[in-house]
This record gives sequence, C-alpha cells and structure tokens, in this order.
Amino acid sequence: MPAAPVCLQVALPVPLPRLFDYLPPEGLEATSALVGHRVRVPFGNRELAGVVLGAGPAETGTGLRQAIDLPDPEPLFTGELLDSLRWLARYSHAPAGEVFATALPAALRGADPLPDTHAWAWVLTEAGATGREGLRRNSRPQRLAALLAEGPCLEDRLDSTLEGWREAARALARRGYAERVAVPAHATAPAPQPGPTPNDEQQAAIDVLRAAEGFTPVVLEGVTGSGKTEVYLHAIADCLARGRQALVLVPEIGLTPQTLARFRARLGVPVHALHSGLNDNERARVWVAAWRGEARVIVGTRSAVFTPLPEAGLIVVDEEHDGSYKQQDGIRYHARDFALVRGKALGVPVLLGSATPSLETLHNARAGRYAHLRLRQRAGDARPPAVRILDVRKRPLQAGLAPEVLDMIGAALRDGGQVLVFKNRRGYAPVLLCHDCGWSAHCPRCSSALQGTPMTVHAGGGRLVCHHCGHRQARPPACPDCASLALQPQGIGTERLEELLAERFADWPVLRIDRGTTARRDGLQKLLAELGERPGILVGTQILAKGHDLPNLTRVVVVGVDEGLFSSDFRAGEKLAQLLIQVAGRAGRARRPGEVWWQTHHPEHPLLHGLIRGGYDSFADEELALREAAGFPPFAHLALLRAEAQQADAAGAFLLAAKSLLRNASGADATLELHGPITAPMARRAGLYRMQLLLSASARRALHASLDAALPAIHALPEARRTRWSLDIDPVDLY
DNA sequence: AGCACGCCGACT
DNA sequence: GTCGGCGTGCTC
Repeated sequence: MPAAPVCLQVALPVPLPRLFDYLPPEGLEATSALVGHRVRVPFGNRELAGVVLGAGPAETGTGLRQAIDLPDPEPLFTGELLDSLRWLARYSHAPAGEVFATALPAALRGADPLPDTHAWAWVLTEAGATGREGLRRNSRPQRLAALLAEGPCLEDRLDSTLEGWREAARALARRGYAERVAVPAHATAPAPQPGPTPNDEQQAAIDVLRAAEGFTPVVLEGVTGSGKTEVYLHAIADCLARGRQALVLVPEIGLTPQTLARFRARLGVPVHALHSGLNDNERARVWVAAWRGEARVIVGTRSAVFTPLPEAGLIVVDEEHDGSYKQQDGIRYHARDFALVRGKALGVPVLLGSATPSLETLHNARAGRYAHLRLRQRAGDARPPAVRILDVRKRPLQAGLAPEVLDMIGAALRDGGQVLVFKNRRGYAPVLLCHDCGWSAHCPRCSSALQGTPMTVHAGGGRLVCHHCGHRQARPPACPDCASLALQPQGIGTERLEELLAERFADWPVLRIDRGTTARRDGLQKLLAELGERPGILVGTQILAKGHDLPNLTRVVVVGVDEGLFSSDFRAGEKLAQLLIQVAGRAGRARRPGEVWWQTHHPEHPLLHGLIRGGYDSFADEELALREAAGFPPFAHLALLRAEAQQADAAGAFLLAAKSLLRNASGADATLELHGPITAPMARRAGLYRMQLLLSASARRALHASLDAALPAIHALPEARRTRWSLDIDPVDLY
C-alpha cells in the first residue's frame, strides 16, 4: 500500500474548527521544521495566508492541493508563543487559524513581507550646518536645526521635544538642510536618568522581583500615588541589565504620552509603544522588532500581549483589574490571564499592579499562588479624602442630584475649588427601585446568599425579568414594602446631568469628559490644561477615575451608586467598589483636604460601609465569601453561549438544542450547570434578537470537557444556520 | 467568514 | 427574455 503523502497542516483564518492539509510548496519537504511559518495557500477559489501547525500524513485522501509559498525565511511562531497560542485556541474553543490571525498585527495577516524595523532619525546636512544661521530666529525650522546641530535625533524623541517638528523638518529638507536617515533600533536610546530612591515598601517589591527565579506571579497592591510605576521601572531596569526583554501591558486609558515619556527618559533603551493610535504598519514594525529581539521594552494595550518575546525577562500588567483587558468580540481572550499563561511558559516573573486587584487575583494571592505585596505610603503629604454617604430617599432630585449636592457644589466653587461629578458606568440594565424606601425587585426563584438576584425592568417597562433564570413577573404598581408609588427604573435620566449643571452654575466652566471629547490624542490633557486650576465642574464617567493630578479638586460626587449596588451582573459590586476607591484617589491628591460624596438610596448597604470601614480589603473579604456561597467566579467557572438571529425564536431554538447537547455531553458528571436560555438584557440589537445560555461548573476541567464533547454537534445543528452565535469563556459581562 | 450555485420577481 | 434576491453548501 502506498504511504499517504506527507503534507502541511495549516491553520487558516476561517471559522471552521479544524486544520487544512496541503502539499508543501514546490521544492520543499513537509517537515516539522516548517511549523510556525506563515504559508500562502489556495482556498476554494481564493488565496489565504495561514500558519503551519504540523506536518504529517494526509487525513483526507483526495483533493489535496499544494501550498503556494512560505513568505518568511524563518517561522514567525516558535517556542513559547507557538505553544501559548495553541493553548489559547484550545482554551477559548476557537479555531487555531483565528487565534493565530488575532495574534498577528493586521499588516502581517496576509502574505506581505516583514517590514524593516529601522527607526528613523533626522540629521543636519553640511549645508544645514552653515545655512541654519540664516533661518528666522525662533521659527520652528530654526529651533529644529539647532536641536539637530547637537546630533541626529530620533522621530520618537522629536515627538516629545518639539511640537510641529514634522512640518519644520519638511521645510529644512526642502532647502537641503536636513535629511531623514534609518538607524538600527537598538542604537538609539538616550542615556538613562536616575529616578528617586525607592521607599522601603517599593524596595521590598523590587527585591522580591530581583530574587525571582522562573515563573513568579506577584500582585502589587497600592493606591494611586503610592508609586507602583517606580517599582515597574526598577524591575524593568533590572530585567534589561540581565539582557532580557520586558513587556508592559496597560489599560486603554493608561497609555498616555506622559507615561511613555517617563519610561523613555528613565530606561535608556528604546521603548516601543503599541496602542490604538498607531497604524497597521507601525504596529507590524513593533511586533517584528520584538520578534527580532531588537525591541527590549514593549509597552502596549490589550493586544500587545501577543508580542513575541524571544528573550523575555519580565511581564508587567498595570491596573490588572481593568475591564479593557478582556476582548469583547472575535477571540474573547483576557490579556491579563494570557500574560500569566505566557509568563509561566516563559519562566519569568509576572507583576500584576492595581490599587484594587480583581477578586480573581486576590483569590489566587490568598491561596498562596501569587506573592502579594503592598504599597501603603502615599507620595508627599496626600491624605485620603473624607467619604460622606448621602441618603437621597424621598429627596427631590434634579437630573439625579439631591439639593444638598447642588448646594455643596455651589459652595465649593465659590470657595475656588474644582468639583468632579462622576456618573457610574452606563449600560446597566435598569432595576426597579423605590425612591421612598429603597426597596428593589428580586427574583423569587434565585434567592441566594448574594443579596438575591435583582430583576430588571424589561423594555416596555411593564414586566420584570430575572436575568439569571429567565423568570418573569408583572411590575408591581406600588412598593411592596412601603406602598409608595415612587417606583422608578434606575439608571435613566443621567443624560441631563451636564445640562442641569451648566444651567445652574452658568458662571463657571462645566467640562464634559467622555470618550467623545477625549478620543483625539491628548484630548483629555488639553481639556484639563485649559481649565487649569480655575474653579469649575468636571462631569464624566470611567475615564476620569484615573489620570492626571487635579491639585485643586476638592469635592467629588458619585451618582449612580445604586446602579452598581443592584445590578443583575454579579460583578457589579466589584466594579463599583473599584470605581469608588479609584475615584476617591482623585480627590485624595488635592492640596486641600478632599471630600467624596456617594449619593445613594441605600445608605446602610454593607458594601458602602465595608469600604469606608475596612477599605478595599474588607470589601474583598465579604464579596469573596458571597461569591463562594453563590457559586460565582472565582469559585466557579463560567462560559456564555450567545446567539442572535433575525427571527425571534431562532436564537432560542438554537440555544435549547445546544443546551440538550451540552446536558448529554456532561453525562453523569452533574457538575455542569446550565442556566437559560434567557433573553439578553439588550434583547434586540441592530434588529437581531439576542439570547444567551450560561454554563457554570465548579471545576474548569468539567466545563471544558463538556464543551469539547458538544461543540462539534453544536456547530452542525440545523438551528445554527439561521443564527449568529459565539462562545465566551470566562465572560466578564454576562451580557 | 467568503463565495459559489441555484431557483423565483421587476426591468431593458 | 435577463439582472439579482438571499437560502444552503463547501472550503484540504
């Protein structure tokens, strides 16, 4: 019998959960030496680029086609990154081809050749050296020429030294005074600057990392202003001194030009940034520079976790609790978790920094899996602000603000201070709340230790729905506890906040800070610089929780606290606590003592009192106990099967069929719980009906085993055809 | 996901 | 008589 032909097993970016066999390209043999290479193949009547993941005998006998070529002289994926991405494909139950495509910068997803990784610098020509005297004094070209007279200067550095240098450089180039030259990336750094001497706590953290051998996860817990970045910088410097690369992940709003400038000034090697402001080619250049070992320090947001690190020495995840680390579409990975997977495979320390670590991370720390270090000292004489809980039951609210709050804002402004009015995150499903006594609707079938499960007001307003089990009931006409008629869905009407404040405090500036006003690079900085230290009001969401010093900020008001207290999302309490702590940090940096007001219908709520009395730690103790009793993460493992369809019943029919397949697949193993299908809180989006099925298991293994067993059949369901569906492992939002 | 093939309405 | 609607089927 003739041996089956030896072919390449190729992962292609198509939503099909399998590899494709190809004969090797002309003149090449199919061996495992080709694993990790990009490969160009014919696919149907088009051409695709994929990644070789194996070599072996063909499984399908007929119709084998031949790969076209391998674009790169060496494999792009080797060793640790190759293994980690294979692991991610298995863990996320996603096609390997899509995972590898996600890991590559967009410009490399095709078969285009690798970009060169030179950095660009500007130098003065001989003509420029003499001719620059003739330039108009203090004009930008003259200032640029003066700068270049001291030596060649990198474009990166020009970005932070001379505003508008590009135009000036073009002007010099036109006269033949200056030219652009390519320089190898590693030869381009300024001399490192010394930093301040670390305090005892910082030094202890630095020492732990210095002594670490192999994979060492370390939680660094420290409030705003306690100097976490200083610890990062020392650890990175140590890592560089050992001749290794460092990867730093930051949340989307954390990667400011100021952060980068600080890293660049201190480290004395080029710092490569990967953020949303870069175009595809720039991103590809950084990725390849890291792959070649030229980039020694890479600072980037979520997707930077896929950077190759052939000489890795350290991974830092800043603000590890931040929600922006979880990708919400496509391959739904969690960058912090994947960073830990990579750190383990690489055998390097992983530093998780936060003022408010996620409960997952705290749980791991308490179980002894992570080292847990704290920074308690604050820089300078900053003091924590006084927190005041304002009971707004029965108070007449204007655009959601109590009269006491408006009075306080007026007084603070007249006193020359700035006020931050912080709206809690939008997007919570509305919960029915009694304005007179604080009663809220809970599901009768889902009572658990976790304060019961709030029911949400369904679109249309007449019905209450339990988001956990799908139970429905009519909306009560009056409060069951106090018979008041003041039942209101929470989370509505905050849009009017800015309008009201601008009208009421017309003599002072009212700045709205949201994604819209700060989308441009430096948008937030510009707005804040404009305000300076003049009295005024800042209105905003999430984005204001972190960021720059506002030394004149004396009052902070948090509205929408109740939406966090009574959201049907089990993570809402954690998010609220993190937010309240972070926002308090903003007021705690003022020159004058700050005051934080929390506006609530639930002045006695244990979460609020726990935070005031024992801080984040004691909140975490209580919340972890509740999560354990209720069977939620980190004590259970979740997966969410979402479906959307044109027809109202199609999504539900698909999920019901999937549920029965999963039930069979879990077999005698009763540890897999299936909740639903229920309508998603946002029941319709873009005209599609949306539903979801929640899977939970106390053991990760059971969850994945059932999914592995059932997914092929779920893919093949006839109901799947008229449905768009996706699987989210470890969902962060249950909707 | 693309991109075919494949049968039924309003247009030159 | 054709162009084109999106149902369903396949991709080594």
